[in-house]
Amino acid sequence: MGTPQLTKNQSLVMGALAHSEGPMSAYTILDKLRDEGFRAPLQVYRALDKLLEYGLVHRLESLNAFVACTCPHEHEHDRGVTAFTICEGCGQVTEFHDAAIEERLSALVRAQSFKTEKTTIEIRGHCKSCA
Amino acid sequence: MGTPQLTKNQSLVMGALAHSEGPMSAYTILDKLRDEGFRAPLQVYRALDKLLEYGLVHRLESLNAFVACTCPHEHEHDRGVTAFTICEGCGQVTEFHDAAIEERLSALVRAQSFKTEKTTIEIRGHCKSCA
DNA sequence: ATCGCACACGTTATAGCATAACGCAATTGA
DNA sequence: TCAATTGCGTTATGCTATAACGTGTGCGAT
Ligand SMILES: [Zn+2]
Ligand SMILES: [Zn+2]
Ligand SMILES: [Zn+2]
Ligand SMILES: [Zn+2]
Repeated sequence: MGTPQLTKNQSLVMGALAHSEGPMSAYTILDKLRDEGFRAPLQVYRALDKLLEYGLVHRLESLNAFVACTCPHEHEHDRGVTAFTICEGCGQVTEFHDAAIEERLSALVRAQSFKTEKTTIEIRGHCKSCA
Repeated sequence: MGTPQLTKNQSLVMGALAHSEGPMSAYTILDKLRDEGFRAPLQVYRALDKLLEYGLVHRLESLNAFVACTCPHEHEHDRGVTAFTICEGCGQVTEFHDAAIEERLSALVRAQSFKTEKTTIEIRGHCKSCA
């Protein structure tokens, strides 16, 4: 179960995100793809749904926006929970992973008998350049 | 610098959230407060802004919704980063705090020379009853 | 072959979340 | 008294996301 061949719309959305400096909202993506024939939000949202499912894209809940996954290797996501720093100054987003946090969260949540399906960790602040 | 006396609108919104079982969107709050004279979203959002500032309410980014803070004591928030479990089944939200995660996150972020302003941790899944 | 099904796609309309911009009133403090 | 601040009310608008409908294409089962 690797990543299936992307459809045309999925490729276009993936390309737009991959070549972008930072995160983009669905509507920003739509605007970037007007010249390629995109006319309606659903074209973007449907492609994003699949890209999220394949793990090629992440959603930033605190921004209502999307970023291409920056993991160098396929298995990077196995190294622990996914988290992001988001600079309020320049918009730069950095993805990172950590097993220690995953384990600690897992223990705390297990104590509640809670079954985790998706974990969101987003840190808003200022990057080195924007401090 | 404790919590100032709440205005009428702020009290009404706080009351609505405090007596609610789970999180509520701003528009749901608006509907609950129609009988008290609320007519427009801004009345809710302005009250929420203040309540968030005072730390009486938390915003759930992954739901675009708000919950009353459930900390038993004032200083509970000093015990570490704030996190939530959110049940997809019954909507139950549980707030908790942890110093170990705060320290670990802090270390990882410091390595990027990133200055944290606000940390969001939200765990979606199913609670014990809804498993 | 052709039927049925799954899936991607396109379009229109609608729902849900959040803020801009204006003006008024009450409070405060110089 | 005057200016600054804060809260409030209203109208309008913008941004984010999905519902509901129909089309076409590919592909395996009968
Ligand atoms: Zn990733
Ligand atoms: Zn920056
Ligand atoms: Zn709290
Ligand atoms: Zn539940």
